[in-house]
Amino acid sequence: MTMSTTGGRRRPPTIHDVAREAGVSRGTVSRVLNGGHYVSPAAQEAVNAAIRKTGYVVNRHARSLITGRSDSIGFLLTEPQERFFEDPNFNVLLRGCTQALAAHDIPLLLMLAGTKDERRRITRYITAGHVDGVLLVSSHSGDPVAEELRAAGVPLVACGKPIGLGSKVSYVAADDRDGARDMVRHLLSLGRRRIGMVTGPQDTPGGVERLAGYREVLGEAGIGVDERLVVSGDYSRASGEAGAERLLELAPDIDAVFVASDLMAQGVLGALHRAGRRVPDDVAVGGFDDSPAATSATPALTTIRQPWDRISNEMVRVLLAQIGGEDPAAVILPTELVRRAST
Amino acid sequence: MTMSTTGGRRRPPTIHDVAREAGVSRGTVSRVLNGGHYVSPAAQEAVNAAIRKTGYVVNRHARSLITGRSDSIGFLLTEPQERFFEDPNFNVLLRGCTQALAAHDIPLLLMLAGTKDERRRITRYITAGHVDGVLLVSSHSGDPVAEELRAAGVPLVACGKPIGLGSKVSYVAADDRDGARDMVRHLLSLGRRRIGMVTGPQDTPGGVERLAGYREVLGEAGIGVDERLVVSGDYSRASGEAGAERLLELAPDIDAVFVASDLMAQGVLGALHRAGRRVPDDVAVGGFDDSPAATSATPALTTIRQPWDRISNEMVRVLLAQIGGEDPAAVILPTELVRRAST
DNA sequence: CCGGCTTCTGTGAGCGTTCACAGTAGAGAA
DNA sequence: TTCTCTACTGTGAACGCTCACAGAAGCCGG
Repeated sequence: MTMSTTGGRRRPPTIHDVAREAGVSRGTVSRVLNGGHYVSPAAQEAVNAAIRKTGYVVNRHARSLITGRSDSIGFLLTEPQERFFEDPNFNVLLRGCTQALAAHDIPLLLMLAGTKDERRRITRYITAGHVDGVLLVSSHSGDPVAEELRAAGVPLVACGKPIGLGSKVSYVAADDRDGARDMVRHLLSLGRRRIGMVTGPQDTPGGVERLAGYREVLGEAGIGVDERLVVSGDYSRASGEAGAERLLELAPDIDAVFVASDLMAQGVLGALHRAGRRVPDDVAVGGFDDSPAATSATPALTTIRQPWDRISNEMVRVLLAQIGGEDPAAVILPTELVRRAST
Repeated sequence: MTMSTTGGRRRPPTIHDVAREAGVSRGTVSRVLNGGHYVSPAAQEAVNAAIRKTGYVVNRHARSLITGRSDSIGFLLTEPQERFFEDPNFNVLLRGCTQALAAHDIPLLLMLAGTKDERRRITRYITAGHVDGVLLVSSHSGDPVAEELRAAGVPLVACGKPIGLGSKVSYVAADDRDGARDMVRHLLSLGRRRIGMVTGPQDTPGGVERLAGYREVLGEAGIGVDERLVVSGDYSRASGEAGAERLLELAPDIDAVFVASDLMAQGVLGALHRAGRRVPDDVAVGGFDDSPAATSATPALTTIRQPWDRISNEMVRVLLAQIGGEDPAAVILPTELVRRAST
């Protein structure tokens, strides 16, 4: 099997070729390429025809060299990669960002900062100006990479409210607190009064906010929070199982559980089932995320849907605006209660 | 909140600054940067010190402009994105490729060719030389994007044997056929003789190979294939459920089912449960993929594990070799039987 | 002492683009 | 007419790097 791998590749046409073909100068072609201001319709047309004929595609390296922009952006995931890569919502986010950027003809560079080495390399890469901005997924508090990027003045948009970064960094987040409030109100409206909670990790904004919403609503309802009804989890299925077991032990009279993630809620359902509690008759269960786990659970989970498609679109919009010189912005998007069989 | 977003960004040092700092010429710095041949130890040391001192990072755009290489590679997903993004193995693959490339200091560009527009744009982008090579995930047969890239001479490595692309494209795949053979042999060794199969889609290499392995082993064992025992699925949970129902209808006496994916196997387990068949006592069930679904199923699934981490590493290795001028290569990696409670 | 080899170094050119500037033509105002 | 303004176009310079080449220095064999 002898096949030259570089065989088919010719040197692509340059702006010069297009200019010659169209009978104009490089400058005019460049102007057509970048918005077409101050170009006569005739020249415009000739250039476009020449571009089509030659199959010209702009050389982004040459452009970047002079403009200083790279016209590409980084999608940066720091810290616990496993948690995210297993999270279906992360996939929706990654996909949404890629497509939103593609609409602007901007490529997305995937950057995973797992090891220390990777973190250093990626920080260098970004601060050297090889991307124009960064979409950041880092639920963790006090992320050193993020802090360094912020200090270097790199346009940055986080997914979820960053805990450690001061207020000067843009972020887009679902309204976790309000979603939690909706769910707890829903459980109250069903007549439940002994509502337990399995929380998410308290070093993540989502974990904090969901718990806060739970507390708020119970406070407002005049019921108050029984601290024995609050057990902590880490978003994993196993921690949901353990949480439910503790809950049943500490407070056997619970009639509802608000679980901070669907995956944990699956574990809760399992534990309740083994304990002989019927869902939702004895205990109603509410999740969070509307992940595939929610529909495949038995019974199907009532949950809170986060608008991940909108989140990714907003992240890209805010980042591009910021690269364009606008101020950092915070965007909070509403969630939606999805009622299924578990409540 | 008035904060200049570009405030902190200074013009980064150039090769010229490093040269001046080190008291040598640009050429010498460049030589140090690219392997350091024909450079005196003294100069070598002076340049490295200057690089550290100035914090110099090479400008990849300027380099690419002259070398013609982009030093970046594309990770291209064509066709049905939903199927893949929900597939945990896809995530492992994406992550593995990103990290393997990072070790070579090569960024990965994520490219999703969903719509016709995206396909055209991406094809242009790639053939214009903006990436040096492409890691391709496209189980579909006769992929037009892949065909175009191949024709344009773009270095290409597919994940899984591409069906429509002739033999001249590199690929890395798990040994689907051998994995299927292992599973069926395992079921035979348990004394099962009426072994049904729920296949994967027959326009994907995996689907074809797994069915072939099933047929081979039953043939070799002198049992032969009862065509009523073979029903087709599309890797979805629902199709597994439907497949099991048909199987029970056509051949109530089955004592085992080989299911071409874990997700489908979950559906099969559900259907068997509803039909009152005990697993594995009445019917043994074998899956494929070793996805999270396998462990969370009840009973936990015996399945075939594909070496996704090795696959991603090999894809990158083969692609870089091909970019370096080597011939296309095919790599087949062994699978592993993971025995759990369902057999 | 010369010529040739090896090892090392500096220099100019050029990659393909954008940008600033100079310049042209035509229209309208004085 | 002449001057100014607008709309448009072409030209060199620059972006930061690599590459080819020329040349210097040291060493060896003749």
